[in-house]
Amino acid sequence: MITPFQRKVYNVVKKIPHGRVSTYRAVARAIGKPRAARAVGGALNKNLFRSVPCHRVVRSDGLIGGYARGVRSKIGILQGEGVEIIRGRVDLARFGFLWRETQFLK
DNA sequence: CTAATGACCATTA
DNA sequence: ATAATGGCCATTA
Repeated sequence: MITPFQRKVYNVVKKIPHGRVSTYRAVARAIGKPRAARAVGGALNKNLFRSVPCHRVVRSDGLIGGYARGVRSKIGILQGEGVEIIRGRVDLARFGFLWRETQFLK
């Protein structure tokens, strides 16, 4: 079953362009639930739709985060899309889509 | 109903 | 830099 919360999450993630990434935190904000980053991860964990590129969602600090089919796979797909991953981290200032708010001050 | 579970996050040591 | 901690919240048992 697909919950209303999942539907909102998927509708946002669907908009992340090829070769860019967003964050769990940013997606949470985008659906009006700024503190639900963890729940967003839970929703993406159950994603089945191929139209929802959940591999393009990473942690708010740029670390890769998890992936249902293995983090190795997630990394490979992202690199295949041209996203650079340095020491297990992506530079959100370069590849981030819809993420602005907190982390760019660090 | 309550309790446990994470593809998370910020803070602290 | 890493590790532990407490908080967060939708979902599931």
